[in-house]
Amino acid sequence: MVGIDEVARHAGVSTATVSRALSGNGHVSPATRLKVEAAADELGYVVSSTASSLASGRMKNIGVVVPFLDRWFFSSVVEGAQKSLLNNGYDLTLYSLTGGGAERRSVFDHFLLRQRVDAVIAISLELTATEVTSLHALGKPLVGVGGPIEGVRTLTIDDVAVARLATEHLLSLGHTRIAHIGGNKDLDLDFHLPTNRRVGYENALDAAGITPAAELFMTADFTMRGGYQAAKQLLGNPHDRPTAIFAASDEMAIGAILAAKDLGLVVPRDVSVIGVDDHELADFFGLSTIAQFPQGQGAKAVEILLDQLSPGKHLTPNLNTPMPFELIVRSSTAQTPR
Amino acid sequence: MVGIDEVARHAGVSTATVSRALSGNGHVSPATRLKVEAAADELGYVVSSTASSLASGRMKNIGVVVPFLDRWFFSSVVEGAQKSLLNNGYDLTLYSLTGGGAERRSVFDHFLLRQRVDAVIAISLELTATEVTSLHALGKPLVGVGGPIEGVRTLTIDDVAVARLATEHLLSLGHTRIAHIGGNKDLDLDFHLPTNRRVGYENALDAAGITPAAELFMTADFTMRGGYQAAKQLLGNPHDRPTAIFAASDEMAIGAILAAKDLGLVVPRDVSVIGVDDHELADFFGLSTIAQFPQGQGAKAVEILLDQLSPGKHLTPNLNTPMPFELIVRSSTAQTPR
DNA sequence: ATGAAAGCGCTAACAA
DNA sequence: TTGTTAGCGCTTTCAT
Repeated sequence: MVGIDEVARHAGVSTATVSRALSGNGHVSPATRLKVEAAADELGYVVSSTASSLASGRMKNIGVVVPFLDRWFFSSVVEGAQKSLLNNGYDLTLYSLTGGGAERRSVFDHFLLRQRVDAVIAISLELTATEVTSLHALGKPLVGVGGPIEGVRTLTIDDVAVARLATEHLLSLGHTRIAHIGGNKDLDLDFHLPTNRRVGYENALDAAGITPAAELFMTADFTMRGGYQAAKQLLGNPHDRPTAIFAASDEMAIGAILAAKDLGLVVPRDVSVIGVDDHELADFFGLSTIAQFPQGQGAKAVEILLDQLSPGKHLTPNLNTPMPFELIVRSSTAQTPR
Repeated sequence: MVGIDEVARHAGVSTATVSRALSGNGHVSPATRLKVEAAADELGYVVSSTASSLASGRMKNIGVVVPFLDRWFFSSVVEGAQKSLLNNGYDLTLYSLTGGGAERRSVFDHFLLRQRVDAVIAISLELTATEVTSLHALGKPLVGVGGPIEGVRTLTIDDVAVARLATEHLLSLGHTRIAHIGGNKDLDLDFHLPTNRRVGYENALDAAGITPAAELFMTADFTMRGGYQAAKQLLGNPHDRPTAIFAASDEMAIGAILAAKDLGLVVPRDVSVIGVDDHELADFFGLSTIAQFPQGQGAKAVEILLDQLSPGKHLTPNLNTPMPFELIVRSSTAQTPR
């Protein structure tokens, strides 16, 4: 392993100059900078991140905590964050909490505290006050993605507005019997997302002078199977079945499309379906949806954090940053049959 | 941040003893170990990983490189590795190469070399000789998952055997016109997987005295849409259409099931379908498949690496470790109609 | 079994 | 603009 002093000797300067030239901190004349870079290149020198971190207190590494990794939303956010970090010379250390309680405690009590990360991104995780406090005590910036955390800067789409938009799209097509497949409330990783989306749905109906019917609301677990079962229930009713379904996630919406097919109904002729996410499968199924952009959310989280880490810059600490969303109309929604 | 000397003072011992007691290296009397642990607990002491790494040369961190993250196989392997690492006190630093060439170079030339990881796991990545060499030059153990890499320890299922098993399952049900949807060869991240699976398919047919028909072989891109299109082509043929399809991945197999439905065919009455993976959606679609266990592959990769890192133990360097697979029969395969 | 002390390889005052 | 040098917080010989 070639070290900094070897580069210094090679370039005929001091180690301090090498450090300055390569890191960009401090002033170095263009001429010497070139000399140093050449020497470093030639020797294949790469700074030892441990030594650099120990001396400077900066890790150039940020921790990302997710409840699971094998879900489209989470892995997409992580991917967005990763890309952005790479461009900034940062590493991403991943903590996936699949194991449950014990693992979670070990991550928060131990892993995140050992001076290995400069900041942390928590994805769709409802952090306890203790967890937030211990992170803040270390002076580690923290941002949440996908749900508001008490006293923490977070990025999330406006779930109420998203649901309202989806419902309004259906209303504008003439639908009046619009069902909603929401999430069960005990999905603790999803905050009040299920509730908020239901509220948006009801708001839109109210505004159109329609009273939300209890029998048109079903809950499921955000999976395709859950959506399928709920939709079968909804559409199997021989009388007064809904002409449109708004599902709180694309996976559930796809399940609903499949359920409709199995019941001999044609989408969108007999029933319109809209979801939320713009999941990777949405296009294949022709699903209309409200797109959110998880990769962009990951990238934005990184941007905020790096900004917070750069000295001097102290952003307005507005606690919730709304993220963009967008209606995408495909072939699963159409005018109501007259 | 409370440091090691504070703990030492608190416990009435030297910093060296604290280090030994907490790390498990070197001999410490049970009594003092207890004292030290108590003091550390009380003060909420956590070793500074940077200082520890700098002094010891061990990072307790391993790098995982993936081509993408938002695919079931990759995220599952990562999740398996993560879990296993956490239990061993290791961190996982993730590099996702989505960006292409530039990103890839930056990861291999820079990120992986800065003494931050003890070893690396490459998932479904065909590493160049240069990449392998530079990693080996640093003495960093390397294991590949999901495809053989020249001169590198790898974990993979026996693709030929997997394909043979899937095909034999269909043969045993009486099918003789069995189609295969394979991968296009230019998916460079997939090694010879497409070819190997095709070979296994043909082997099985040959053994049954059936000549593989060229018109029963289609390629696709491992996605649901690709499988759908290929299957429409295969099943749309009014004469002599296949009675069974073996797809090289579950996503393609699910696409095939949907295509069959759209053509008015009933699975498995009119056509049987089998895939490979045991994807999270396989169960919902009732898909028979050859399961591979990506989480287990991730865990196994970690096990090998940690073993390699522990002093003394030098495993047999058998270059390819075959991973388990298993036929799972659901409702998409049945006896051929007589 | 424990302690003293010399680094690990770099960064950041401080000086020049 | 550049060099000198004192740490960063731990681990690990080498003594004892």
